[in-house]
Amino acid sequence: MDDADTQLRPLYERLLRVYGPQGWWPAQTPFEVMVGAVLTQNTAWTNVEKAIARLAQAQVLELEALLALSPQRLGELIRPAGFYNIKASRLLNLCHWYRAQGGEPGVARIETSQLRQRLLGVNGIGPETADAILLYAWGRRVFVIDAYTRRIFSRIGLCHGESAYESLRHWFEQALGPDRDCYQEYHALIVTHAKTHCRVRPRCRGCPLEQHCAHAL
DNA sequence: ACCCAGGGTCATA
DNA sequence: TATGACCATGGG
Repeated sequence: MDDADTQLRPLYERLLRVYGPQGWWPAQTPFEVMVGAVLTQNTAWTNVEKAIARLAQAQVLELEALLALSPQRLGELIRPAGFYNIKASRLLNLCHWYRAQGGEPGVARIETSQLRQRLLGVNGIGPETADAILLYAWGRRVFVIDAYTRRIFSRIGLCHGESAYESLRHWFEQALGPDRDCYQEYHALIVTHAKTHCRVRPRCRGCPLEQHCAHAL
């Protein structure tokens, strides 16, 4: 494999042609992105949608309203998303931190790598959740790595699935250059593609990336 | 009756 | 630092 970096952009163009622009993140407000990013941890998005709908119904899809809830009450509202006890406290952790930073205008003044470090300091916010929030809620130039990304690109033979999160992230960011819109679309396309053609059980027939994928051989 | 989902933390060796 | 247990619901 000669220069795997040079294939990242062409693969992006191909996914974009096949699936079209995804327009991610699926949310109405930056705050809703933050909530969704926590709720979707190791959880099917369909379940997250139910939980979000219940929060909207209860009119607590907003910082202060959500902070006013007890962990127990928040837990029952987000129950469909699973892991609801731990996620309730993670959401409250994130919200307390966010308010202490001064909310949107507060975080807007913080430089990206600094902001990322502070986010990672919140209990329950790991690298993927932090980067999803940075990229989709606050528009920062950070590439999001998830299980799908590892699966797809290691299956194609462009990376090792067990590579550290940071090294994969830097690899993508360096190969693609500083392109916020591309980061947003690319990760969305990866998720869309994985859901339809790159399941855990490999079946790559009809896959748009078939000619690249080792499982198709 | 399994397996899987847009992770992360904590205890243990 | 590197595994493993744990968190929990809902769809295939």
